[in-house]
Amino acid sequence: MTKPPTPTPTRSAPTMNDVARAANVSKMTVSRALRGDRIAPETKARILAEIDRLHYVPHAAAGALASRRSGFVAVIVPSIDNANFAETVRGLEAELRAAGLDLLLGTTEYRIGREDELVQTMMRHRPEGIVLTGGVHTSRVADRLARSGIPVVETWDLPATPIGHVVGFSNRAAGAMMTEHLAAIGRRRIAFLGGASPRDPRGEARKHGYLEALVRLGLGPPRTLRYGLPPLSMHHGAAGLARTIARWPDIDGLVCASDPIAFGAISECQRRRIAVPQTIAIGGFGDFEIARCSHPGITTIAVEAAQIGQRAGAILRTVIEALRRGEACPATIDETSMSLEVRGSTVGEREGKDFFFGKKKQKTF
Amino acid sequence: MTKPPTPTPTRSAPTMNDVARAANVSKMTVSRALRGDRIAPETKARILAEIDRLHYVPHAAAGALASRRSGFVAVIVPSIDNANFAETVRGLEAELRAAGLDLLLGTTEYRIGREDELVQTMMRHRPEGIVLTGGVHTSRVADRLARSGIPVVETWDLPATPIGHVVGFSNRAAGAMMTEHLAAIGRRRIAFLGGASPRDPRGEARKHGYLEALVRLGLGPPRTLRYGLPPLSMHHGAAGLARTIARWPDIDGLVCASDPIAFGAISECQRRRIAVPQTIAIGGFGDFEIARCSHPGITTIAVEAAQIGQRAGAILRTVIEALRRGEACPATIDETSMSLEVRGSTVGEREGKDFFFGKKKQKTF
DNA sequence: GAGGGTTGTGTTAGCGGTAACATGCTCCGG
DNA sequence: CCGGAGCATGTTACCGCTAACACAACCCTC
Repeated sequence: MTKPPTPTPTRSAPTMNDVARAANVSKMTVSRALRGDRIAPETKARILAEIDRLHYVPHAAAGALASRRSGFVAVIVPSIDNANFAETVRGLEAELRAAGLDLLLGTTEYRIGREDELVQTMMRHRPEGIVLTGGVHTSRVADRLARSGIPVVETWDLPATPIGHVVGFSNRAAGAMMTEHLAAIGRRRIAFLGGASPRDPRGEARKHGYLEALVRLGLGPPRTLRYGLPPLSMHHGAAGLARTIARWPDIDGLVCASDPIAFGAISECQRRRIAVPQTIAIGGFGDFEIARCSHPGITTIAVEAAQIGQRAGAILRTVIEALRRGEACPATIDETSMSLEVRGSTVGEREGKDFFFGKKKQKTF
Repeated sequence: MTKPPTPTPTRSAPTMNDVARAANVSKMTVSRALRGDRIAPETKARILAEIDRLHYVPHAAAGALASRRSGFVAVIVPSIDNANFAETVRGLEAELRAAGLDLLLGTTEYRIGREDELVQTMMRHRPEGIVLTGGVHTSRVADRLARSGIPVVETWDLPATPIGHVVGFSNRAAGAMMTEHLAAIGRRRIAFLGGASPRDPRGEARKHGYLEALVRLGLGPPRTLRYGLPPLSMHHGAAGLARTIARWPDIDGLVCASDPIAFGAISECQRRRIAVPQTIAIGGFGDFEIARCSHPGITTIAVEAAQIGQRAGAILRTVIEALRRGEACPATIDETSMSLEVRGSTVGEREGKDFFFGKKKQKTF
């Protein structure tokens, strides 16, 4: 007996050929039905019915191979566990899914070198675009990307020498803006917490903004210390405040590299019965939910995290489409806005929600 | 004149064939060099040198097509912007990257039906495994997965009728545990905040645990209200507390479906000069950083978020490898542990860090 | 030194789609 | 009633890689 033509009928997934046979058309027609090419409505209906009946699912890798379009966009963020980046990824995903593009997500965990590995790994999937966080990359990454010719969008910063497109804002300006706010409300001995590691170039940039503002405002020597490795978070804020105070007991203002850090610092103040903002006014960055919901609210710099993602996605859509048609696109620089949100951690006493820790005013309720 | 054999030398990415030619071997030998098959050391060295020189990057889609192994694992979580899930994804990623598997991440944003869409979309990439959050899925999803034969791991819960493997814990037990803790410290009028939407089955399960515990403890009628749509967060906690108090002004305990909710509730208490924990003891869930860093600390149920991911990854590694060898694997149920972390929001007065809001004890420091 | 295993490499035939061109058909104006 | 345009569909030739088998050279062992 000869073996049957189908050795093991292990009912593996149906292919486009199966659908074609069932609908009595050629493979190509099925392909056209799926991708919206011109096709007779009734043929299309018949094909779609068969697809449904057979539970056919197109094989993305095969399509990618044949069409030379992976349908992927690679995104690299320092951490997923950060409301800001999560928002950006969400905005990006929404924009890209609408264009039929899938996200390939990678996190560096703030480790230098990890980005390089990730880029290399992801290149194997031939992404049609890459979204990076920040403007600081190893030269190997820049090389690889340049060689590949893949459109690149850098986000969350305004790099001096961009690789490709940019959607972001000046972290330096953010650090300066908060420092100036504290000065404007009369603070003179302002410290900075965070941004002490090259692993987090954006945090460092905010610190530079603070340093520059100090000079500009004539506020004397900087008060910063090296403490902690990214991701800096609440407990770093608490411990960092303790160290800062130990070193400069007289500070009356504190700029933090992020809201979680600021929250930690404020909590530590509460524990130590230090009045915020009376004794120390504290500002953060990012407008995290905690900045709005904690008590007192945290004065912060709000940035459009979701929009950064959405716009990066929009740029990529345009560029990828142009590239598919063989056209080139000029590099875009899209500066997103940021705004100072003044809350209780720098300006106390706001009607109905004032809060003086450790003191008074047992307002009845 | 005849056209040259290479029409447009647009230096497109080199292929394995280019490497093979350059190293004077066959394509197959290059493939072997890359995947660790037996090969003469010097041949391998020569090939790797050429790969480096030519900047060759393997084409994942082509490999996947030929080998019938995508190298992908699909992960679906409700939201990426949640420290718990982010931790799980991180644990999973670490485990899988080590096995050469790439993550395909999708978020449902707590929308029913989104999971179904995502599964369908992701199936096009023929993932070798799927990690789901929770044990509640539409029948279409279950169908699709069953038909595909892809190994499935459900996480963050203990489904009554699992699809495949399980790594999780009982959210019901978690809700009960916190309720029992509040009862144990003398609370009798305990409310629950959260878990009011079928969009978040795990939150609902915690609420059920609360309800069961109430009955078991003889603590009278439940105090819960429908409020908010997932993801419930800090501001829902604040507003939810307000509503709960309006309805049941005499509560002395509050179980929240998550730490952020609890934090919002506590903040609202502070705003209203309600002493926590004296007047109302408040518990959360998840052991988020804010539970450790806020003031007072939040009593919570700690779960091993990262471990859930890590173990799900380990299971998949095993199962996928077995499957590649043609073996089958029995379904695993891996119950992860959880523990009650008692902090200031339910039990005040802990040496050195006590905090009675609005009252006394200006301990000098 | 013949038989049988190992080792290193090459050959062949796809994997499941799509680009590009080919084909038959209908419809139209002149 | 013919030429040519436009439409719906089919044919062919890959995309870049790997499974499976083929094969030659070498190593044993008896």
